[in-house]
Amino acid sequence: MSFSFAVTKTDETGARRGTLTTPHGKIETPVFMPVGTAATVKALTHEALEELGARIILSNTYHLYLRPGHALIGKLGGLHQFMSWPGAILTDSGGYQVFSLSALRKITDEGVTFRSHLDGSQHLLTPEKAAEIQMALGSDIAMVLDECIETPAPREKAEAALVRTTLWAKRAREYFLANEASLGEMKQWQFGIVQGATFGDLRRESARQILQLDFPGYAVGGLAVGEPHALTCEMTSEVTTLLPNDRPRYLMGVGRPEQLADYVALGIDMMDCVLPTRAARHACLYTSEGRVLIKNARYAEDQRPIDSRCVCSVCKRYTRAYLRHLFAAGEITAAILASHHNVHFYLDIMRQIREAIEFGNLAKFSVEMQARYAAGPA
RNA sequence: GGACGGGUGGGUGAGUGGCUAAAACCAGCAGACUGUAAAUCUGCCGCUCCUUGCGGGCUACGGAGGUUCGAAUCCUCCCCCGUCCA
Repeated sequence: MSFSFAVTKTDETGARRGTLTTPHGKIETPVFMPVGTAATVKALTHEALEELGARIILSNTYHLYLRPGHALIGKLGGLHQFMSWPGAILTDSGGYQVFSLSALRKITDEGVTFRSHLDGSQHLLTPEKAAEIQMALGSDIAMVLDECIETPAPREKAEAALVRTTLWAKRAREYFLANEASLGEMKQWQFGIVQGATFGDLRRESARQILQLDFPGYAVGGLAVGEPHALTCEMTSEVTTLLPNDRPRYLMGVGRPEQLADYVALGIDMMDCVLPTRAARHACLYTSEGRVLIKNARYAEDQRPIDSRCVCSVCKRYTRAYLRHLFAAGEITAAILASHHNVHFYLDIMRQIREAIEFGNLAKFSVEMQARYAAGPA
């Protein structure tokens, strides 16, 4: 099985229904990708991920490069084999770490020098290196190294990051095309990333530049880093209107449950976010009626499931009172059950979104879902 | 009966004259989290009043008294607890 992407339906909002085919399976889009930075979606086994219906997960170049090392993973047959994950894998490039580890790195046109958060050692990550690492990992989709900056950022800084992101994308693309043949059976797609911070014209300019490099898929990066949701949407739409219809569009790092349909309506096909898993570990459970902060005293004797509308295996079996107890006791099972439920919730929203696009009622679905969600938990 | 050691806010436990409503940690309460340095982080945590302020009043370091301008801290007696000796 090789790569392909086909849009099977576009509704009046601009939302697309499609299929992304990879060597590791077909993925119905729009899709949400659970984040498994260090070759594991925290607190979830692959058995659980399969039960949840996850077909593609995200992992991270920077983290796997530092530990256990891409060479080791390559030697052991690539990331899929190493971690025994039969589904698809998208690897982020380390571009987000440019933002999140800003205190530990220095950027030049050459690349990013990181001081490892693990042992303080220095590492130069260049666009070529990031591509090389991801080729060794053998992920299905590799992201180019980009410069993700904070929001709000001054225009000059946004411009500089845009220029550098394009420069790096060009080098990453060249490196990839020159070495693609060495992948052999292990095919890979490389996606470009659009930057431009919160400036519409910069977003459009970045898109134009990245589009010239002819990637099989395009991502919108540098959003959902603190700016208001409306601005995230505005910037996303500036870009999606310029992207080719026949290639997947990936909005990086989003979002909250109630925001997912908005991004889909802007023509986004792929999303990822740490929120369902991180919030789960922090005792925040997402439900059809809003967030349940399960540690709250009000749930101490609550015998109901986390979400009465949810059909996940956690909601079928356990009560809020029990979950609250597990969190209070600091039990590892709390993270496992909460993560399972939250990822189910996200993937279920995506199922509903895909269905709504098929039936042409995404807007209605979104309004109803958000109204119920905003009302808050009983 | 005697000798030491000790009794501090819900818990553990710092503090040996003013900077102490009293460290720190835990528990408790609430909040944050968006391409994961995150099973993390932040705030509150004696009572009370208001104009909610690095505001006022009250109560508080086993008990009672005392010394001092000022005491959780020093002194006296008493009550408890622990260890050891008879």
